[in-house]
Amino acid sequence: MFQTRSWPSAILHLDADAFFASVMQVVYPRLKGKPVVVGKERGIATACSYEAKKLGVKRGLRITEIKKNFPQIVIVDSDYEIYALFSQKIFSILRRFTPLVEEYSVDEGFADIKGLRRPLNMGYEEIGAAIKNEIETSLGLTVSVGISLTKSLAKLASSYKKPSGLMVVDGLMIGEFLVKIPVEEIWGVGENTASYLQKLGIKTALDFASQNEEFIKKHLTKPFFEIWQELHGEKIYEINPYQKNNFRSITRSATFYPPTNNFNILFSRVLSHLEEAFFAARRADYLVGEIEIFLKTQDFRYRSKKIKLRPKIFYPFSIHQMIKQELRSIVNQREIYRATGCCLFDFEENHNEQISLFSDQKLETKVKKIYPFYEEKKIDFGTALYDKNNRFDNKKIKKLAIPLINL
DNA sequence: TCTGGGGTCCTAGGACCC
DNA sequence: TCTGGGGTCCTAGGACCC
Repeated sequence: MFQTRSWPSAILHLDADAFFASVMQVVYPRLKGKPVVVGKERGIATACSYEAKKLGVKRGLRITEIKKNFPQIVIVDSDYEIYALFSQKIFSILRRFTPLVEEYSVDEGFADIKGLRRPLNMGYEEIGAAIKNEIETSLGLTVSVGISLTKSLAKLASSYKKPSGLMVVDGLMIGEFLVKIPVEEIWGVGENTASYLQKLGIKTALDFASQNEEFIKKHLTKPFFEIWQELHGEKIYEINPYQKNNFRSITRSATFYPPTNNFNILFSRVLSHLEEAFFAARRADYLVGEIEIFLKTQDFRYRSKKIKLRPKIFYPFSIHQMIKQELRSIVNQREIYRATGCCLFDFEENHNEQISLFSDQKLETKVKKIYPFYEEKKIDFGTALYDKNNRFDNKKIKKLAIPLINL
């Protein structure tokens, strides 16, 4: 274990408290001081203000349950554009102190603050307090800050005194700090690993860190050896200061009600997810080389099929029929499904204009003409319009659909 | 917690080759 | 057709995160 008060590395972790709910309280002052739950449009609580948490509401709870049991709670839709705006402001404040900032998620980030004590003429604790104060006074949000030798330690430190906490863990304090942390709270240790470790007699983060290297390597995989080193104050995870605008995969999926095994309904849902996912891919200017379609059964098992696409494609119409066949191969009439989805992989920057989607040049021209309307959700594909009873929803079609065949 | 949606990374084991 | 041993590449699925 690390045994000195010196700082061979210094990492700050910053975590906004109840971010989505707090932003709503800043933007809509009538919500100030009230119990607020965000996530109305999704049907489950995405975030809860501290006032709501006090009443016993947690993330993931169904909105209908919350309405029934807590009529005093204000339930609002999420607004990701506003969250993104506040997120940018938080990170730009952090960047005033150092350019070595990693945007880990919309409400959470890391910064490498080593070497800043002299130029700022402050200790690490003062630096943390300055950043925290700057954000809180200019944005009206509270954040929790942790500072230690590594990302893993800093993250534990920031969550230790939430909300609005500031916690500094230097090398000499690591042991006394980790003894207070249950092993399942370590970043990267999930439910499965936690219960496995508990069977080995490891209950606290200190129990974990106190094992010798052989023990860790014998019982666990590489990621846990890295976590173990991080908890010792040995910096393994670097700060990644590059803006994240590239993806390895893009997923669109949704649960529906009632669950069904009706092929037409499943197919129409898969197709609309396919269109949505490709829309997101085009926004990033990606050609797509592989797709996976999947179904989730009523008892939470997955049925999926991966399909390679050569050449890689930018628009998905040309593969609708193939998707239909592949979906047939995974739908089992004896099973009932509660959700569908699709995931795209194997991307490539779309440098050159795609050659041709269709053997029929005229059809391609027509499709390109109407596609902007589709992207603005003004039109949809006919196949996406089957209703629950396996009939076309005629009203919806009249309102929305331009059947391709009539163009 | 009777279970929402969108991601990342790692590893075991099969396929294939020499 | 059966027999080794060893390497690489790829894929599915698990585990984890917010």
